[in-house]
Amino acid sequence: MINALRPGATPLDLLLRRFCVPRRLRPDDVARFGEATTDAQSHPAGAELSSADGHRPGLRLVASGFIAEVRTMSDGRRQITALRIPGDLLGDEWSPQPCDVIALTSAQTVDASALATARKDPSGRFDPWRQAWAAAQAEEEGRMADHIVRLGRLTAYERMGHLLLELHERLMRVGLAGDGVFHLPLTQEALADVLGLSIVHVNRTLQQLRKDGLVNYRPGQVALPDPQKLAAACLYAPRAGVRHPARAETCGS
Amino acid sequence: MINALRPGATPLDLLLRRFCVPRRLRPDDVARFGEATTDAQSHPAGAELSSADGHRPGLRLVASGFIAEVRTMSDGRRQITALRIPGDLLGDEWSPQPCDVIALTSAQTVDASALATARKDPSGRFDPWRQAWAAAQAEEEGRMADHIVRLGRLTAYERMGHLLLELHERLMRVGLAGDGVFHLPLTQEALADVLGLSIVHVNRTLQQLRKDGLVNYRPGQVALPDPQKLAAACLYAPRAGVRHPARAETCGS
DNA sequence: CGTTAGTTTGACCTGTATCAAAGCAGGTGG
DNA sequence: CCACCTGCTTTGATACAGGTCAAACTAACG
Repeated sequence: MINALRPGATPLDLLLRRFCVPRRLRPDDVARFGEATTDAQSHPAGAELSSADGHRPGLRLVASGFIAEVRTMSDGRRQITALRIPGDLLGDEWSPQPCDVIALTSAQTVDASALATARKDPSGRFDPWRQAWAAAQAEEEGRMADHIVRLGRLTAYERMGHLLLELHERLMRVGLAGDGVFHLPLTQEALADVLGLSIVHVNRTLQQLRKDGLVNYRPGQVALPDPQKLAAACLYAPRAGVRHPARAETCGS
Repeated sequence: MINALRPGATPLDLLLRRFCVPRRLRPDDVARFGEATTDAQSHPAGAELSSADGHRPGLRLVASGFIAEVRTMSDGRRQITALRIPGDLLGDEWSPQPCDVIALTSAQTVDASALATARKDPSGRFDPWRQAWAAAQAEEEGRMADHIVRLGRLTAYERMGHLLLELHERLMRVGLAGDGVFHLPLTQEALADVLGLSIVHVNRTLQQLRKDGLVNYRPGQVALPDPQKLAAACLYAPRAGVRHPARAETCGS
């Protein structure tokens, strides 16, 4: 079970891995974050963490699970505008656009308001963190642009490969993916809502990718036998500035 | 000529209108911006202001014309990820994702690095401006999410109406649109690259909208006879926090 | 076991792309 | 002043990617 959060992977671990740019953060740089961990919360799959014009919790860190920022329209069409994975931040300070936030799988979050405070600290003590935040925001905006390109100009086939490569890259960084393999506990409906496709077509696209030997998908688990080749086929450009941890630990059951 | 920049509309005017949230800025709030206007630059239509991995100028303010942030892929497909209109900012500090920036029409920009500096000023003297910047960033992110929804879940017909409504709203704010009428000097190819459609289909979509009495398009000029009805047809939600100037001055030829 | 949520398959339809060519300016040079 | 570009828009004919509908299959779960 590659993707299960190892017992040892504390929120602080996640944070340091996730925000390792521009240079490695040290624990001190993140505002005695450990203490806030008391406010951990669990969310069952499907739970709404906050809604566009209702409840708006402060800054939180995803500790486990997949979470989506989603826009739903009057006639039921839905579009997921962003996927949040462990190590990502959630809340108005991080992504201020109006949308619903829902857990796609059962998930856990912990309070991270200390990080928002630290960022505003005038003393310069948290400059490394401020820098890391800014770099992460820049990356975020780049990923949104990627998403726009995906939806606007890529075929279904390319979109799917492109998304899987992005997720692999991001999961890799926080130690939740092995070499070309990762746990993807999303329904095909969720994938459809990310990619702007119908469920049926998502299914067929995955089969096509498998036939071409580029993606080995089965519900819950993805393998990318040849990421290079897939990237070429999907016009995927890995994001500069994303450094993978020296070694993604293998994980005990 | 509704959209021509009136002689009286200085960059400072634009700026105050554009960043009027959360409350009206006063000229002092924007860092003696007027002085920087010496570094005005003109860009012919089609000019590249900066490229993804090459030349990266500092923060600049669009004084006139339409400018696009665009991603081009190896096989020639292009996607415009953002449109910049007068009053908008340009450059790494504002939108840090890697992309080319090109002028869609002849355009003018002026240096605005003073604004980036002011934002970082620790003295609290520029807090109103800092606030305005943050609000504008939030709006920007919301617009990107809108764009994602447009491309992912709206039909060509809806996309077009949605985009025109957004542009109307934004142009209105900086005094470049009258009641439902504005100058739109974009080729249908540019529209196609924004909306993720083919040129031909853009053309047909515009005709359909005209037949339905929702949009009156002719090259260079757009009229929206019934914005309410159009918004309903395209699932457009006007953005909260965008206040139009008390009165968009009529403009002497 | 039956129920339920998710995946898979098949048949068919439609929105949008593609290709090709014809209008329609506005600008240049003879 | 006309003839000719050249860039943009418009139209028609045709092809295909992806959507929709409906039903069968699978597996987890009480």
